[in-house]
Amino acid sequence: MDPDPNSEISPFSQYCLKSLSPLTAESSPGIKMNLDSPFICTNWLSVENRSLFAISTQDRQVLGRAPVCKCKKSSCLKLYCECFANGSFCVGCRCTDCKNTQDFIADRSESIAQITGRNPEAFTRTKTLNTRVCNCKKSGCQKKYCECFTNGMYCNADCKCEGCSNR
DNA sequence: GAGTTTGAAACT
DNA sequence: CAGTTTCAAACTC
Repeated sequence: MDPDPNSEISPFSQYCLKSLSPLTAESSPGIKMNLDSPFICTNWLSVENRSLFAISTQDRQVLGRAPVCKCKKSSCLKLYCECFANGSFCVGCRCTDCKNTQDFIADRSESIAQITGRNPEAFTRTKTLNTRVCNCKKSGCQKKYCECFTNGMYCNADCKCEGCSNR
Protein backbone atom coordinates (compact mmCIF):
# COMPACT_ATOMS: atom_id res chain seq x y z
CA MET A 1 0.00 0.00 0.00
CA ASP A 2 1.61 3.19 -1.15
CA PRO A 3 0.82 6.53 0.41
CA ASP A 4 -1.34 8.83 -1.63
CA PRO A 5 0.95 11.71 -2.50
CA ASN A 6 -2.03 14.07 -2.48
CA SER A 7 -3.26 13.24 0.98
CA GLU A 8 -2.01 15.02 4.05
CA ILE A 9 0.61 12.91 5.68
CA SER A 10 2.60 14.04 8.63
CA PRO A 11 6.37 14.19 8.16
CA PHE A 12 6.65 11.42 10.69
CA SER A 13 4.34 9.12 8.78
CA GLN A 14 6.08 9.93 5.56
CA TYR A 15 9.34 8.97 7.13
CA CYS A 16 7.88 5.72 8.46
CA LEU A 17 6.22 4.79 5.20
CA LYS A 18 9.40 5.39 3.28
CA SER A 19 11.94 4.01 5.69
CA LEU A 20 10.36 1.28 7.77
CA SER A 21 9.18 -2.09 6.63
CA PRO A 22 5.73 -2.86 8.00
CA LEU A 23 4.94 -5.99 9.92
CA THR A 24 3.12 -8.48 7.80
CA ALA A 25 1.71 -11.92 8.31
CA GLU A 26 4.74 -13.21 6.44
CA SER A 27 7.31 -11.35 8.50
CA SER A 28 5.63 -12.21 11.79
CA PRO A 29 3.73 -15.45 11.46
CA GLY A 30 1.58 -16.21 14.43
CA ILE A 31 1.21 -12.61 15.43
CA LYS A 32 -2.28 -11.29 15.08
CA MET A 33 -2.29 -7.89 13.51
CA ASN A 34 -4.01 -5.26 15.55
CA LEU A 35 -5.70 -3.18 12.92
CA ASP A 36 -7.81 -3.67 9.88
CA SER A 37 -7.18 -1.96 6.62
CA PRO A 38 -6.63 0.79 5.56
CA PHE A 39 -3.89 0.66 8.14
CA ILE A 40 -0.56 -0.81 7.41
CA CYS A 41 -0.04 -3.11 10.33
CA THR A 42 3.06 -2.02 12.08
CA ASN A 43 4.32 -1.65 15.55
CA TRP A 44 7.08 0.68 14.70
CA LEU A 45 7.52 3.45 17.21
CA SER A 46 8.91 6.91 17.43
CA VAL A 47 12.43 7.17 18.66
CA GLU A 48 11.70 10.16 20.84
CA ASN A 49 8.78 9.06 23.00
CA ARG A 50 8.46 5.32 22.37
CA SER A 51 4.85 5.54 21.28
CA LEU A 52 3.42 2.76 19.21
CA PHE A 53 1.96 3.82 15.92
CA ALA A 54 -0.16 2.36 13.23
CA ILE A 55 0.58 4.06 9.96
CA SER A 56 -2.26 4.74 7.59
CA THR A 57 -2.20 6.50 4.31
CA GLN A 58 -3.86 9.39 6.09
CA ASP A 59 -1.76 9.70 9.17
CA ARG A 60 -0.45 7.85 12.15
CA GLN A 61 -2.56 6.56 14.97
CA VAL A 62 -1.14 6.30 18.42
CA LEU A 63 -1.72 2.85 19.87
CA GLY A 64 0.08 3.00 23.16
CA ARG A 65 3.45 2.92 24.78
CA ALA A 66 6.19 0.65 23.68
CA PRO A 67 7.60 -1.74 26.22
CA VAL A 68 11.25 -1.63 27.18
CA CYS A 69 13.03 -4.75 28.28
CA LYS A 70 16.34 -5.67 29.87
CA CYS A 71 16.40 -9.34 28.97
CA LYS A 72 19.72 -11.13 29.26
CA LYS A 73 19.19 -14.84 28.65
CA SER A 74 16.06 -15.22 26.58
CA SER A 75 17.35 -13.47 23.45
CA CYS A 76 14.01 -11.67 23.74
CA LEU A 77 12.42 -14.61 21.97
CA LYS A 78 10.40 -15.95 24.89
CA LEU A 79 7.33 -14.61 26.57
CA TYR A 80 9.53 -13.51 29.43
CA CYS A 81 10.31 -10.57 27.17
CA GLU A 82 7.62 -7.94 27.34
CA CYS A 83 8.39 -6.58 23.91
CA PHE A 84 8.21 -9.99 22.30
CA ALA A 85 5.08 -10.93 24.24
CA ASN A 86 3.50 -7.75 22.93
CA GLY A 87 4.32 -8.63 19.37
CA SER A 88 6.77 -5.76 19.23
CA PHE A 89 10.29 -5.72 18.03
CA CYS A 90 12.83 -4.53 20.54
CA VAL A 91 13.82 -0.97 19.84
CA GLY A 92 15.98 1.02 22.17
CA CYS A 93 15.84 -1.63 24.89
CA ARG A 94 18.71 -2.49 27.18
CA CYS A 95 18.61 -6.16 26.37
CA THR A 96 21.64 -8.29 25.53
CA ASP A 97 21.89 -10.88 22.76
CA CYS A 98 18.59 -9.64 21.42
CA LYS A 99 17.10 -11.57 18.54
CA ASN A 100 13.77 -9.79 18.59
CA THR A 101 14.72 -7.72 15.58
CA GLN A 102 14.32 -7.77 11.81
CA ASP A 103 17.85 -9.15 11.57
CA PHE A 104 16.84 -12.39 13.27
CA ILE A 105 13.41 -12.73 11.75
CA ALA A 106 13.87 -16.45 11.09
CA ASP A 107 14.77 -17.22 14.69
CA ARG A 108 11.95 -15.01 15.81
CA SER A 109 9.40 -16.71 13.60
CA GLU A 110 10.56 -20.10 14.78
CA SER A 111 10.10 -19.09 18.38
CA ILE A 112 6.66 -17.67 17.69
CA ALA A 113 5.67 -20.91 16.00
CA GLN A 114 6.89 -22.89 19.00
CA ILE A 115 5.00 -20.72 21.46
CA THR A 116 1.76 -20.64 19.49
CA GLY A 117 2.04 -24.39 19.17
CA ARG A 118 2.01 -24.54 22.94
CA ASN A 119 -0.68 -21.87 23.31
CA PRO A 120 -2.50 -20.63 20.21
CA GLU A 121 -3.80 -17.65 22.19
CA ALA A 122 -0.39 -16.51 23.33
CA PHE A 123 -0.25 -13.47 21.09
CA THR A 124 -3.91 -12.61 20.65
CA ARG A 125 -5.30 -9.35 21.82
CA THR A 126 -8.35 -10.90 23.41
CA LYS A 127 -6.09 -12.59 25.88
CA THR A 128 -4.19 -9.40 26.43
CA LEU A 129 -7.27 -7.29 26.96
CA ASN A 130 -9.87 -9.50 28.60
CA THR A 131 -8.61 -12.57 30.32
CA ARG A 132 -6.21 -12.51 33.19
CA VAL A 133 -5.57 -15.40 35.50
CA CYS A 134 -3.04 -15.37 38.30
CA ASN A 135 -1.56 -17.85 40.73
CA CYS A 136 -0.15 -15.44 43.27
CA LYS A 137 0.79 -16.75 46.67
CA LYS A 138 2.62 -14.04 48.55
CA SER A 139 1.67 -10.72 47.05
CA GLY A 140 -1.99 -10.77 48.07
CA CYS A 141 -2.60 -9.78 44.48
CA GLN A 142 -1.93 -6.24 45.63
CA LYS A 143 1.34 -5.70 43.82
CA LYS A 144 2.35 -5.52 40.23
CA TYR A 145 3.67 -9.05 40.39
CA CYS A 146 -0.01 -9.92 39.99
CA GLU A 147 -1.17 -9.72 36.39
CA CYS A 148 -4.78 -9.05 37.38
CA PHE A 149 -3.79 -6.21 39.68
CA THR A 150 -1.36 -4.83 37.14
CA ASN A 151 -4.12 -4.63 34.56
CA GLY A 152 -6.61 -3.06 36.91
CA MET A 153 -8.82 -6.12 37.08
CA TYR A 154 -10.28 -8.05 39.95
CA CYS A 155 -9.17 -11.62 40.32
CA ASN A 156 -11.75 -14.04 39.05
CA ALA A 157 -12.99 -17.57 39.53
CA ASP A 158 -10.23 -18.97 37.36
CA CYS A 159 -7.48 -17.48 39.51
CA LYS A 160 -5.78 -19.83 41.91
CA CYS A 161 -4.27 -17.16 44.09
CA GLU A 162 -3.86 -17.51 47.83
CA GLY A 163 -4.61 -14.78 50.33
CA CYS A 164 -6.15 -12.66 47.62
CA SER A 165 -7.09 -9.08 48.45
CA ASN A 166 -8.10 -8.25 44.91
CA ARG A 167 -11.68 -9.45 44.70
C1' DG B 1 22.94 0.63 41.48
C1' DA B 2 23.00 -4.01 43.81
C1' DG B 3 20.52 -7.49 45.84
C1' DT B 4 16.03 -9.78 46.89
C1' DT B 5 11.37 -11.29 45.97
C1' DT B 6 7.93 -12.75 43.06
C1' DG B 7 5.15 -15.45 39.90
C1' DA B 8 4.74 -16.36 34.78
C1' DA B 9 6.91 -19.11 31.44
C1' DA B 10 9.49 -22.92 30.41
C1' DC B 11 10.98 -27.28 31.23
C1' DT B 12 11.07 -32.22 33.03
C1' DC C 1 -0.84 -33.28 34.85
C1' DA C 2 2.41 -31.67 38.93
C1' DG C 3 6.85 -30.35 40.44
C1' DT C 4 10.96 -27.83 39.39
C1' DT C 5 13.82 -24.47 37.10
C1' DT C 6 14.52 -20.30 34.57
C1' DC C 7 13.69 -15.78 33.82
C1' DA C 8 12.94 -10.79 34.00
C1' DA C 9 10.15 -7.54 36.29
C1' DA C 10 8.85 -5.57 40.69
C1' DC C 11 10.43 -4.36 44.71
C1' DT C 12 13.68 -3.16 48.61
C1' DC C 13 17.63 -1.23 50.53
